[in-house]
Amino acid sequence: MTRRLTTIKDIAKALGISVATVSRAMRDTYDVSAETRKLVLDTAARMNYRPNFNATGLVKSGTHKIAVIIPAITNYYFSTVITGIQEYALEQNYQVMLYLTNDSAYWETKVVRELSPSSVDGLLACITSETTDFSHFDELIDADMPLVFFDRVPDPVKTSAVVQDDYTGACMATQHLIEQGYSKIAHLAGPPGLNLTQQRLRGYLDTLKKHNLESHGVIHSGFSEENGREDMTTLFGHESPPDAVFCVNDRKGFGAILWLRERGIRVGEEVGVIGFTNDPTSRIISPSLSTIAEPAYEIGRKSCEVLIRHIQKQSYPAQEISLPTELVVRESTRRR
Amino acid sequence: MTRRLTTIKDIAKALGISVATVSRAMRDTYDVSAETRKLVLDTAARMNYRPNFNATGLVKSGTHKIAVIIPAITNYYFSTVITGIQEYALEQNYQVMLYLTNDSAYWETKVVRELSPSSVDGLLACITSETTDFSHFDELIDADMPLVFFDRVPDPVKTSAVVQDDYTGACMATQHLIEQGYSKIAHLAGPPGLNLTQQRLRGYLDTLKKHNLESHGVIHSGFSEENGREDMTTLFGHESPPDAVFCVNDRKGFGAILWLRERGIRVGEEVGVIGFTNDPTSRIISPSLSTIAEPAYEIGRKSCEVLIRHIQKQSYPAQEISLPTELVVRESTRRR
DNA sequence: AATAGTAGCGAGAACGTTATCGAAACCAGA
DNA sequence: TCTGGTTTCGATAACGTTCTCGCTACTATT
Repeated sequence: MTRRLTTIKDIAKALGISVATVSRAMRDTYDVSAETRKLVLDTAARMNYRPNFNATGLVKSGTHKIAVIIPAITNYYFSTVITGIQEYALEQNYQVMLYLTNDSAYWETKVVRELSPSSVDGLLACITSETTDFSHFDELIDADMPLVFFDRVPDPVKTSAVVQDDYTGACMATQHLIEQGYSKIAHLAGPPGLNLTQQRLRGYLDTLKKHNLESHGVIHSGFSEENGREDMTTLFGHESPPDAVFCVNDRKGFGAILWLRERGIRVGEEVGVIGFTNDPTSRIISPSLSTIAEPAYEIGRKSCEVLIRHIQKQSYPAQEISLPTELVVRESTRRR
Repeated sequence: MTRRLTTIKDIAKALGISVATVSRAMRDTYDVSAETRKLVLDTAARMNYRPNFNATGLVKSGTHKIAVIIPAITNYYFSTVITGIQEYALEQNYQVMLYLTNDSAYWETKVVRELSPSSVDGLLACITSETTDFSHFDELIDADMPLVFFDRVPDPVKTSAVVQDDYTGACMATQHLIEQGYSKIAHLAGPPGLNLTQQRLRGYLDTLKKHNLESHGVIHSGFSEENGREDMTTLFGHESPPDAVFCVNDRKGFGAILWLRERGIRVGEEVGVIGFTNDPTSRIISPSLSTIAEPAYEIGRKSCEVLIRHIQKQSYPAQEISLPTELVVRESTRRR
């Protein structure tokens, strides 16, 4: 069974030269004549040679691998980020290892702790909504492992981070609702611990204050459609229900729209709804969902770019990058 | 900069014992006393030791890595399959490397050809809709690389494969349309080269024949919502338009529903639409989309299970596994 | 008391590659 | 002919781990 692969030795033996020469011929041309180089490359191709990355990784410290740690991939935002990461990594000849934490702090620490620094050159991470203790990441940072956070970042971030401009996005969303004539605005917020939850909440509150409006309720919960529905029931259980809701993401927005529709409340005309993400489903749902578009793909590419720069330059200063968002107006905030 | 990691040697030196003993203590308990074993494990933890997988992979042929090659992940089905793969792999202590082909045959061959057999133990692949030449996979099979296909499989499949029961699913969908009273049924099919396209087409045609009905049109195109819309325009351009469409997947079904809605044609009552996948959006769109639910998560888990079995048992017979689908009735096929 | 058996450990090779050092071969200039 | 400088290549030691063999010391058996 033991599939024997052709090694550099086999090529050397076949050509009657030393392994050192073969090794040199395989990469740079210096210190090796053009003809032997060509000879080596030809026979390597003929013998179907593939480099053994375990061996190269052993001698030169540096596998061309990066790890991506992410809560899930079964939603538009995360899967698009991964696509961006993957494409940039492949362009730069890096390979990506995928780790899903299932949004569980337990799994996250387990995965990060078991991650062998010898098997990856760097790490791209998006923390869970439960994570409050960052010691498992700190250990890696202390060991000089290049690490870049994206989307969900620890609050005092010790390394580079790439995020969308959550604050301004929230401002735009709230501003839009106000301009459409809504005045009793509530916010379906995300898990309280997350930085992006705080930023979007702050943008919402600041914009309200700017217009001398009061918040009509803020509810923290998860990111799912079901969470959106639940939040709506509690929100509309009060004496003075809102006339618009700004949702921390589109999935909660879907829940809000469906909840309203099921109760015969006209979305847009009676109650406005705006989300955050620009999930493709926001065009499909009816009424279609206004939202703040996030540059998910670019966030993936950019964070990967920053990570690779960290890996290649030994002391590249940590930076926080914030990518702009965009308001997308659809039916769910149209008044009449 | 060079982050020095603690090795097995450091532990040996610290304890005044040989590296061999440390190595043994680290994994099996045989041939090493309980006390030295405990001593080694403790100091290993204290010195923050992480195994170097390059070294282990070099000596024992076998990295604990599997590669997953997939056209994309930005849709429900694929991202869910990956989740299943990932979870099973992690349970079995395997790590997954992700490669996206962007549904391009060029990238697929490039990725597969550059895949070093020494860096992965096995391969999980879902071919692109363009792939007609399988020589790059054959090379791996010839080199005894464990390989399992899922969802989209080559037609004469030379290794194991895990798919949903496309044929029976298509039969169920068509049968359901007929039972609902539709008789002029068309099929928005997938790319012609794909096995699953053929299976679903065959299930559709066989069921029609069983009921002595004629096909009201079959159009092959891609999997996108936009493809669905395009197919509808050509289909409804003919003199005798269908009164129901069976779509090869949900995304095309969304396109069909939206296309009909925009033209004021009542979905369900006038024209029935059924999809395939059970994408979460099929519940959200209105009218909601009837569909054939695919066991995406289970397909991921199962294919990973089969692959790991291939890796571990040297000669595990290749097998084709077909997982059952399920009819989900919603509004788009309700005749009032 | 002699022998056999076993538990526990160490020395050294091996895995495939790269890096370092030096040696041979060749050439130019004196 | 000798010296010095290239160019091209080979031997060999690493990298961190596992594996094979063998050795010691202790226990059990007779």
